[in-house]
Amino acid sequence: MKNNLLIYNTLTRKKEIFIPIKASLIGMYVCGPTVYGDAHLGHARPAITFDLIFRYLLYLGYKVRYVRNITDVGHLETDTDDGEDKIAKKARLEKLEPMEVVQFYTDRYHENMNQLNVKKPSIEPRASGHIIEQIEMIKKVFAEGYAYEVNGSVYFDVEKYNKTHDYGKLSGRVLEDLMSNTRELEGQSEKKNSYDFALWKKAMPEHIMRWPSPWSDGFPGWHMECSAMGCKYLGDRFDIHGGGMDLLFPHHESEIAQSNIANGSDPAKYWVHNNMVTINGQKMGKSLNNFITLNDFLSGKHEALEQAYSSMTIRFFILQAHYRSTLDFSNEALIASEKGLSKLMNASETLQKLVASEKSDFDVQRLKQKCYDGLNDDFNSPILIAHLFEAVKWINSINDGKASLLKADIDLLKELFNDLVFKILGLKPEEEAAGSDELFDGVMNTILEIRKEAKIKKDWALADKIRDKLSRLNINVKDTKEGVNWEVKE
RNA sequence: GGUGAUGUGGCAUAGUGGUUGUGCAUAGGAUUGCAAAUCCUAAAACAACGGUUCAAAUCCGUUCAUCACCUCCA
Repeated sequence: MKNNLLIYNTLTRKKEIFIPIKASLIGMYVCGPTVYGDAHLGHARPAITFDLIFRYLLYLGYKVRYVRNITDVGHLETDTDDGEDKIAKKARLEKLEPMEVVQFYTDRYHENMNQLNVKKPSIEPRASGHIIEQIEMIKKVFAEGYAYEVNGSVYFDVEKYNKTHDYGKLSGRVLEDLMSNTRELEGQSEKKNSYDFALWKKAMPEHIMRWPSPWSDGFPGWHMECSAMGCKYLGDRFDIHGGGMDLLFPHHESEIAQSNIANGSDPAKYWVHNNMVTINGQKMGKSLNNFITLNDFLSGKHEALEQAYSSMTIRFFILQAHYRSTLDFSNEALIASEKGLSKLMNASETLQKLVASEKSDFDVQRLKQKCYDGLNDDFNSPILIAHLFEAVKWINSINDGKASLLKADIDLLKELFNDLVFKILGLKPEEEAAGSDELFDGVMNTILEIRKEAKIKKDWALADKIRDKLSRLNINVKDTKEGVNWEVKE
């Protein structure tokens, strides 16, 4: 199964057979969040996309070192002389220590990731903890002659690089086009060319995040951290480098350039980019101010939300689209995911108590093959989910006594659900909202006992009244063959 | 302007040169005291126009529309 895995490589714009650089250990680096605000739905996309990839690689038996950074310095507000560090700006506004802001939002990010059942990366390095590594890398670029210093700031000489390398090979840019089409920005006088990018920026007096360097007190340029930390933990060349499509240019393109000069090779073999979440057809993003935070989803308190959505609904919603497609947010779509997920989870429970028969009406082995074929085809989770719903239908049919499966097939189906639904897709049953305490259970049992007596007396009015009133309290009562069932709705 | 995508039933999302699929929504039926859940059935799409082909929604071309990146953004 291992050798069937196809991964779409942005670098070649093709699906390629996944062949690890080293047989024993896979290195994967993913650009993590800049922690100056709460994570929104857009942040959930790469986290879940690469969580799926991480989980599947682990399932296939690979050892994986997964590095996802925390950007807590370095991303400039603008690429101009008066550019200011995002974290610092936020800190100034809130009159906090920058690291206080970083700590606060990092904790909240971790909480959100935990709610989404996103596995922790193997290493989660912080840019601020790797200033020395970044400075050392800049020195190397200098030593190779591809950096120049102006007024304490250091820039990468893209034009020189492009003479021997291909600047633009990842994003499909052509340098001549960049030259003529780059927007006019003020304060770029320091750079030889507008497309040169900063390796180190001298801090202005108002900058509160600053470190000493051979060139000035300042801070590293915005692409440096990923190169330095990726190299430190995964080596000069590792297997997978991931991130959002919006990071393709200039971020990843520039990473390739500086890594080639400093380390002599492209940093990654496979470049994997997830697409955007859209809202009304437009990218959900900070700058457009059209984002909905994950905490908003969980609470339902946002004007665009008709209701609250569980973290698993969000995860399922994201997994129902292929990671390279855009995914459009709407309440209707999320409600559809919520119901679909609930159907899948119920079937998974039903599966556990299925009774075996003398014959099998379904080909479970074939289903298994189709599921893994989907995963192996560039992590196609939506097709995998579509196949799983086929199994859901089977399970319910068997439960209804309308079809049957051999014990071996039921066991295989159980294994499939365990592996695919829980281990690989990373879904988990919704937590019981309430009702897990004895008192509540006792009260419910009492009420339902009264209802049962009413039903025996054919007092439908009373029985229905109890059910309706409970329903208004978000408690669903269902009569089944085995007796009465109840659950608390979200 | 440059680069790269995308346009699939009411919504969201897959897939494929010939019979399309999944979830939600809709209609009818089964089941149920009635519901819920479940099952069965149904209707309904492949942006437009050309071309290649025995056959195209799938390949090619043109057009239209939308989006992303080119400035921080997942």
